[in-house]
Amino acid sequence: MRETGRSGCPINLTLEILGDRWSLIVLRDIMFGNRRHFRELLTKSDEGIASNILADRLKRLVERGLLARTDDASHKQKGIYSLTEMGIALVPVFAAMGSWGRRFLPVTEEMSIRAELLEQGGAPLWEGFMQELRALHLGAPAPEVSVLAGLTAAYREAVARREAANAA
Amino acid sequence: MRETGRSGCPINLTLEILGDRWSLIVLRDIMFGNRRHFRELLTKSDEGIASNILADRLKRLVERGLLARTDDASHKQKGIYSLTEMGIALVPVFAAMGSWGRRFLPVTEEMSIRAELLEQGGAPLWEGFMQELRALHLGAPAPEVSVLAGLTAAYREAVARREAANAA
DNA sequence: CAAAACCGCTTGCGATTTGCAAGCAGTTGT
DNA sequence: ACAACTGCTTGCAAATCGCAAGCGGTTTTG
Repeated sequence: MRETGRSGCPINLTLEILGDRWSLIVLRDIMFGNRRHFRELLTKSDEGIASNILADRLKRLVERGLLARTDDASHKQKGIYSLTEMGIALVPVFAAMGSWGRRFLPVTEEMSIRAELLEQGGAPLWEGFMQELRALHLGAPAPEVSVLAGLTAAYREAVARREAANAA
Repeated sequence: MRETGRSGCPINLTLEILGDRWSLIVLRDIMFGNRRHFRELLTKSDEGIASNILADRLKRLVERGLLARTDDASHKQKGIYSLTEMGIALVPVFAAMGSWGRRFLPVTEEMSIRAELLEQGGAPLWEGFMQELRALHLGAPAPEVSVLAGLTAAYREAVARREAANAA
């Protein structure tokens, strides 16, 4: 029945896939930062992931079904990493973790503005975001309003505000 | 500003505390299994945590503020581990992870019945559960209905059903 | 009241994982 | 032609994990 797992508990099985320091970071960057290539994920990571670990996590996430890798037609070496429905369905998990982190941990304002919007928007916003991710990653029809654009704009505004304040 | 952390992102900071294979398992057993002593957590763990890892995780979770440790008046060696508000506030995270795991991973019925009820009940049920946890762990006044009793009863029924089916 | 069971937790140790730096073969832009 | 860039690998030291055994002390049992 169970191959190598520890138990059939949903929390445990989720941890066996996502319970490490990097997997959710990679998924976060793909989901919220729309980073689709290896180098993008490697160099634009705020946390500075190492290349061997990134390679390993991408491979694992593809094997486990959260990501899909396709070739980039415009560049023979590039691969494109896309979220699957399984990956897209993590939006509520990110929202819950973001809310919790924002409340209890020393987050910076610019890094938590998206979590704040996700929390305020609630389930309807998450659903819109997931629809948009299906458009971006799975070729589904695009929704009318872009949640991601709103999140990204708010983030950039927060960065600009901080830089203006630092310059003053 | 930031001492040893990697970034001020709420997701990252959450992962720096909970991003391993065991921390959430321990919290889950305390929260849903009402296990309050070291030995209870050690021997009743479905996943079979090792004693040194359990000791380390308990220490870390106390240091980070998710658990509190008090002496057991009835037994000079026993400590009692209690959830803090920070730990109790993880209920929505567990609910989101449980829903996701239940949908995409090979969970067993008896181990996922609680996740199913938590999903069906939604935010109002989570709030009731958190109130109950505040009563159990923080000495707050107990709510009228016990969510935990409902979850536990459903779990036991599922176990009994499986055992009856196996015996047949 | 002595033996047995139980208490939280530690120690030793081999296996695995992590994190860092360097590098590689192939592709692309200049 | 050449430099820059592509995804990804390798070597290696350090940290962590997972298992088994055990420790001093407390409580229960016969």
